[in-house]
Amino acid sequence: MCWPVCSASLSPSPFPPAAQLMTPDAVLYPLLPETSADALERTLLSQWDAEGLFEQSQAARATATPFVFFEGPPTANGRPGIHHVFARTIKDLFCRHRAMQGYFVPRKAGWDTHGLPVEIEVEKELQREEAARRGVDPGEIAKLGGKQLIEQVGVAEFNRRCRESVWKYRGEWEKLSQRTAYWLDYGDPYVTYSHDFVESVWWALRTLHEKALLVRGHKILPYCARCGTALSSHEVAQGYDDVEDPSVYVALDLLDADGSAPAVRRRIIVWTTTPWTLVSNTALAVHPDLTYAELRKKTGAEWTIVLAEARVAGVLGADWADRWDVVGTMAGRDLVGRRYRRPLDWVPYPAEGKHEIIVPEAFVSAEDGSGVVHMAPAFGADDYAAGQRHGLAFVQPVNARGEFEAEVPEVGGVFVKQADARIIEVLRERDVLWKSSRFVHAYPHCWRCGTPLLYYARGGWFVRTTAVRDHMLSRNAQVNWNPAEVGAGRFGEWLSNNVDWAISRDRYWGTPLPVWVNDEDPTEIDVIGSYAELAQRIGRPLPEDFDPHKPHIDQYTWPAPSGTGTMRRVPEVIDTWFDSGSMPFAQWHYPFENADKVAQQYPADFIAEGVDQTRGWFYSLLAIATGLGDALPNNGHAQAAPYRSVVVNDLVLDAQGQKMSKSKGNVVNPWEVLERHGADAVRLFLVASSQVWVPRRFDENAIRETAGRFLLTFRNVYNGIFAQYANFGWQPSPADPAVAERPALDRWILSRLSRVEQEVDQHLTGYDATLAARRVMQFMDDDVSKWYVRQSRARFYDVTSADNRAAFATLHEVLTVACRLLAPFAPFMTDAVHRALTGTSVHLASYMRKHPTPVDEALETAMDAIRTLAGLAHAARDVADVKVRQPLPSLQCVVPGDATAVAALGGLLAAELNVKQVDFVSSTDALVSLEAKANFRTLGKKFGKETPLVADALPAMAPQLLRALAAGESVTIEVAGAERLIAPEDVAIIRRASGAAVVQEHGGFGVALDPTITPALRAEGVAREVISRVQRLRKEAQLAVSDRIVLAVTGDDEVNAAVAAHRAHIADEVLAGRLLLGAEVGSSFPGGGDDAAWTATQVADVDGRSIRLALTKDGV
RNA sequence: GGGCCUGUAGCUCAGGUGGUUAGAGCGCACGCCUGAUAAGCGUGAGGUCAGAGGUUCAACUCCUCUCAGGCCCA
Repeated sequence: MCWPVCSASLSPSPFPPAAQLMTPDAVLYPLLPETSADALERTLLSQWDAEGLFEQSQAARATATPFVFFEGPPTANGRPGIHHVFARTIKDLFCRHRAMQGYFVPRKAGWDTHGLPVEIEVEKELQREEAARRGVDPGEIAKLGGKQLIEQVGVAEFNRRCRESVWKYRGEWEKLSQRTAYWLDYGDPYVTYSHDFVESVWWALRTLHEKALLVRGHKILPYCARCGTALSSHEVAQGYDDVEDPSVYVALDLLDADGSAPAVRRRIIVWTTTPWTLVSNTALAVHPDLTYAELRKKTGAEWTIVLAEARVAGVLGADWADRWDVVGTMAGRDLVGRRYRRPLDWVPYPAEGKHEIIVPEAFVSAEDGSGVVHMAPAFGADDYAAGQRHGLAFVQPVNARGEFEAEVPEVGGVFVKQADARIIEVLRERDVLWKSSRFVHAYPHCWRCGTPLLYYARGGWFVRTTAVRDHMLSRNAQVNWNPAEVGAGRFGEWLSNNVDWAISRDRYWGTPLPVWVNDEDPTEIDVIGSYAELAQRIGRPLPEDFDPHKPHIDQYTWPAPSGTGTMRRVPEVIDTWFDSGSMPFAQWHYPFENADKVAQQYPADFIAEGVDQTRGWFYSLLAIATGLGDALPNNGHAQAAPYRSVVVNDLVLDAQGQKMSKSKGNVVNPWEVLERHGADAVRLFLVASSQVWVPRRFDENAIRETAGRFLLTFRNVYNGIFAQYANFGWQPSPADPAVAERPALDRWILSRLSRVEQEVDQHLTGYDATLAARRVMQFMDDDVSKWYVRQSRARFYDVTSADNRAAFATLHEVLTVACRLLAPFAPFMTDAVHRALTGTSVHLASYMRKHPTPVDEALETAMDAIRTLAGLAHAARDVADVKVRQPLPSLQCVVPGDATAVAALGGLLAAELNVKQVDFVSSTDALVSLEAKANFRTLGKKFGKETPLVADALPAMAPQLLRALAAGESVTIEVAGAERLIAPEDVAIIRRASGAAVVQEHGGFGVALDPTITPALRAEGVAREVISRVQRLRKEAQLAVSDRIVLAVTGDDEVNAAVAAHRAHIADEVLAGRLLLGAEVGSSFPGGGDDAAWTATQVADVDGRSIRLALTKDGV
């Protein structure tokens, strides 16, 4: 045995350059530095940066088939959080995998730069400044409402600040992306406010207009009074929040046809959750087919009440019959046309339109309320539609800030939602209130500022998505959604209930709506689709400093072609979702440039975002692409959506399963987490802990215990096993035996490797990152670390052993391929190890080998059996209470079925269990007894109801019948007085080991361990014990593994005899050039007088006997 | 109020088409190993598969209802 001196030398960066080819002289397997994951990753990052590794990886595949990825643009004026790390890990890992498969994966970055979030940020800034100027609290200023302040500083200045504000956190986004190895080309991002991007969006809007899909409309829209703008349905969808609202029943007097009060008072019960809209009440609606009941109080009251029969118990209480008599019933249609007196008369009715009348409406239900619905056509989609149908009056006493007009009594100037309390009071004073309570329900709020939304009738511009709904549905049906239910269920349902997309916004910082309207004839409309067209309209070139944003754009006007009036741009900007949904073409300034690029990179093969984007980006992409149709390449209506596959991730919750929010203070700072665990562990944890579309708890302890532990093992296999020993002289060479010539253990792990390689690739191709990650992790942990390395240790240690080359070549292959398989998940550790192994970056490697070792099914099955037997045998040793270091004579094994292939691997068992002999015994053997177990699958088919009877009879079968079944013959047994034919496939034959030995069994496998310890075996056990103690001592003395020693051993006679018998072996194992035993030690032995002569000494206790050991480094 | 998802060991999760004793990792307990060592490995305890009905020879699995949690929509 020899221990060549390790010649490894470390370069300043411990990792070889990405593309360096290994030369024979430079053979070295550098140990990974003993630093934190964070430090290791940062070292790699600067190396990647210096090498331009991302650029290299892109360039290497530039001409390959593209795999198109679209980056959903984040808004850069908020800090990135841990959920962004999650979403970006998913994007990155699939992109990396496809790149390693050989595709060219474009990774153009993008920024969403328009819209309310930006405006609000700047608004707050203005508020602070104004408050400072006036010396008041910023809250005071905020009450003014946003728009006044903006108009005060001027739109030009406001937009200038918005443009600046967008980039506030850009640096942090880029740094976090870089730190987590989310590879994105930030050198040439698309920016939604850029002139080019805006021009492409204009083109899209003009194209939609040409297709009659961009229209002016008037509708009830959700409106944020604070932001002063309407919201689209998908914005509303983001802002539902549970709130407590009033639940108010009023009792309104029914009148006679002439409008006078009837002789006997009759009151109709009406329910509302928005008392403030009662001010604008113009009608009541009933369902014509519903039955309504009229009741009188038993106490002899004069008056009666009317409400839906089905709601009587709900409104009056379950015991209503104790207090009320039903005096009559009527159909809803009988009430239609009746007059009533409205609850509040603060606002006079306009001259036009009917009021205080009962109308029939199909949407009225008896599910809740009273079956009578209060109608305020100015506030509510159903009300508005009913108002149109029945010619109802329109009462709108609320201004754009959501406050009642000043002249309204009692509540003038009050925000409507805040007026509820006062209104309820007045209702009570006027004896109109029937009952009032509060209830919690989900109500939409502005997704940015949190103000409750109001439903207002407003004018605006719409994309008529309802006209292309069917096309959206058929395109969506072709998308590969992960998980499928988001696409088919949630998104599909949303699409089928699609309403027109309200895209205009009464705001400032956004893509201006390129619609010019004649100020004297609103029907004369010109939608501009390019800057050239605008120049042509105004009859001169656009200036150098042209800016398509407000307010500059609004100066461009021209005489109306019709002869009278001037064409002026409408004041609105557009929904910023329209920007992001336009990115497939606008990022390339299509159709003004890059037609070839869009033809090549549209649609996307893959996108990934959070589930909150279902109504956001996923929708805007699809709606715009469907509307544009053939105007985009590869986008006829037979085509798919703008994305072929989507991976949807769910929320990241805190460790307790709570949603992270600033108010709860449980928001995780990604930087701190990355510093503690490293990006590899965080990425791996996020992906592997559960399917990405299930909400996951973010628990730092879990990161350490799962991903962290795994990465440590992975690193140990390389650092602790491979590098440590391969550095003593192994390098890949033709001298390595061919795979077929290697030991079964090597062939087995290579077979496993091929199988895992195939499966992981399939999982990733099918967008199942979780299964893929778990597969490789389990392989590395279970197969490589727990079994292959464990069984091969001696082969690595002993560099002169016969199959040492095979072991190194095999582990080298296993580690190299494992690095590649893991690279998409843990891009740092795998690159460090891959470089160390091969001298090249894993990120330039191919995911799959061209010529993998074929999978050897039989060998894998046999090895499984061996591992099961090893487990049982360890259990047997445990029972026999004999430690593994003590050799034992024999182990007998039983396996189900044919043992030949398993027996061929028996040597592994002998070594693992430290037994001299391993035998496989079969059913013919006296040591084995047989037992039959029912196979219910076949028995059930044959015997139906009698199955349990037959199954119960099987264990009692005669031994000769069992032998016959084992031999493959059918037999007949008698059960419940009838003969039953049992075929071999109806039973599983269990072979049980029997005899004096210690027996362990499980699932048809069994072992019998002979626990006899002969004197020779005991001596050998002692020798092994001595070796173990000496090794430990060497280590404690901090000797290098290759240091030679002088060793002294002494114990009682038996110990001395045992050491003498195994003297050469011991000396060889512990690298003792000289071994002094017993009396040979002389006076220099510890306790003998001269301890200083020895480097290390120890009195070891072995099974109650003391052994004295001393060693010193030789040749010093 | 409607739709969808989830509910399996203390925790995190697996459990084709119904089929023998429901699995794994972590944690815990006990032990092994000691040339991967602030590492490596084994064994064990721990579950009325949310609950109740139903279909079936047989239900974690299929059906119905209930409960709890989450998401989405109104």
